[in-house]
Amino acid sequence: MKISKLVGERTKEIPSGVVAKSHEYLLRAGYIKQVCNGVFSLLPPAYRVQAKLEKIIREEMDKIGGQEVLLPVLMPKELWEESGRYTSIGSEMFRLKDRAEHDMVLGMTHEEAAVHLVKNTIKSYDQLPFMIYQIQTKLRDEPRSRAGLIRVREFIMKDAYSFHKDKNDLENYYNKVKEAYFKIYKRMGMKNVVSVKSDSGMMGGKIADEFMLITDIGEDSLVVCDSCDYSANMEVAESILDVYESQEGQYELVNTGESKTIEDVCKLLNVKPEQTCKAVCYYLSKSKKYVIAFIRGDLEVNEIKLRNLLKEEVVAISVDHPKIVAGYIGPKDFKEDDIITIYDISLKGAKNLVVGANAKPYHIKNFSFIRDYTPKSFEDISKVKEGQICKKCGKGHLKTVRGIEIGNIFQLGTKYTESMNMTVHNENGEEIYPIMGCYGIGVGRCLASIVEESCDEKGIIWPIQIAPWQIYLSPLRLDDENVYKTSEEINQLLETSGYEVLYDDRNVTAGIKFADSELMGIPLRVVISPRSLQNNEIEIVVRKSGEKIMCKKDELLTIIKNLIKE
RNA sequence: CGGGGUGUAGCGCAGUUGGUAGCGCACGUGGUUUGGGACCAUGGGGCCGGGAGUUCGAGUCUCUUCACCCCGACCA
Repeated sequence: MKISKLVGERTKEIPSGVVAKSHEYLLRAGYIKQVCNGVFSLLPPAYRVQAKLEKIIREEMDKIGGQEVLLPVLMPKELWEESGRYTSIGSEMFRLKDRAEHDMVLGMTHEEAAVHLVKNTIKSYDQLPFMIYQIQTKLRDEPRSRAGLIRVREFIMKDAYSFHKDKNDLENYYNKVKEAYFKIYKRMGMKNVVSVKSDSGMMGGKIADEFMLITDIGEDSLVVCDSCDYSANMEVAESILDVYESQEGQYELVNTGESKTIEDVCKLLNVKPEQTCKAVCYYLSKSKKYVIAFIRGDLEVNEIKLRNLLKEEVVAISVDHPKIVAGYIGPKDFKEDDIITIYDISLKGAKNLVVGANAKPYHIKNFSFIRDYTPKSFEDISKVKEGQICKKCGKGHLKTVRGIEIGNIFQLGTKYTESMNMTVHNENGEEIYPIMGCYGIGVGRCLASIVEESCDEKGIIWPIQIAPWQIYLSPLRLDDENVYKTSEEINQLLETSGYEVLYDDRNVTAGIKFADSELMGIPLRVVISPRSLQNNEIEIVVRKSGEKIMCKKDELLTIIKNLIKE
């Protein structure tokens, strides 16, 4: 490929409004162009990388028995009504009407379409298990897309759906997919990938893992143990809570004036936040109820845990309920029908707390649960804090890191086969609903994530197996006849030897060529110049290490072959 | 959806109390250069995001609308 004909341009200027390295470099190196918020076109270099990522995914999915299919992007409302998701999913789904005024949706995920495809053709347990997958466009009307290709509204995704006769079979296959995923990311050249336990969100089902690339610009908070292999998304992470033991003191009402926040109260009464109990208020807009979540003062409420506990969306609010005294809320049995109280396990057995007295301007000192009030139950609704003890191994300390979600796997159960009435006969002739798993990888997000992980101050550093071109052929002084002839010859030689070559045929200065090759991240640069040709030599520069190798023309192929092997 | 910010040439930006638009990069042409983003000369390129208003006159002031970016809410 001649660079003079390559569409797209490379630029020195940093585009305005970029926060992620991958966003900056992909724009500057001519890989992507934004069309509107969260929608990008891919230029030839990016498309070449994507094709290679897809090839890796195909090979690994095929190895675990996947069958590639293509499900539609455009689907009728009725298909989504079968599963109930036409109404349960909100404005994140693109909806439109066809010319006959029929309601249609654009695919954001394809469980319905997958079940629709196989439900009448699979009739016996004998045909299970099987897995179908596709690599195709997904459309999601994200509330906020950001950071270039990291979070977008239209993207290519590999999604796979497996069907099983029982739970055991699903679990076996689930682990197989998990292994395949780690292989895929490794082959793509990603290093810092972990799988974490996660919330299953809109997909339904109980068990779910997310694959995360650890990076500071990641959108998810992850909790990892420093001594065992425990890792979980902050959304679902659990820990062992430290308990503050002390002698029970005298219950005492104190006037705290205008001190409402934990911070103010702690200062006034000279106690630590962990010796207090705070109340956080939420509202359930569906069932129109207030929720008061009590939790130890130094901890935060994990709203995902709270949502899963209440089985309804929760919205944090500042209360305006006549029975709730904002700023002075304390543990108490609210008898109102529209108030729900939840007590976090951090309060279980807690003694000598400072709590609100449910009356302005008072708090209570030396409040002890059990002695002074016993809630019906204690639930885990707290966010894990750095330094807490790991629940799995009981000794490691938990730390938090950030990650980009580059894939996920779910044990769906029978949510879709049941709602869409897909049955097969089992060994005993009974009709059963197959158990499903589903498995996703965001291809575009992988591309951006790889850049995020593999770059330096000069630009991208592509792992060679997915680089758009392996070799950047950079003649200096094309007006020199010897340079021109040699370059054409080398280009021929490399291409006929099966290498992908980006040939910089422009008559520009060395600085521009070098900078472009580095910005674009091409793994090897072959420089042909009058200077080196004087000694009959050609220069090879390795992008990653900066290492320079001088060689004779006839050694070139061997050296490149060895470099690529490494 | 809440808070903040920005819209002027392909990109990055300047434009004072209102007086009819500029710089750098990129691009075309001619020349000199040539191993880390060269130089000289010259040329082309603009509905100043859209609409309405104030004014003799609006890139600049007012209102309105749209788009984009950032933080949050949200997110398989």
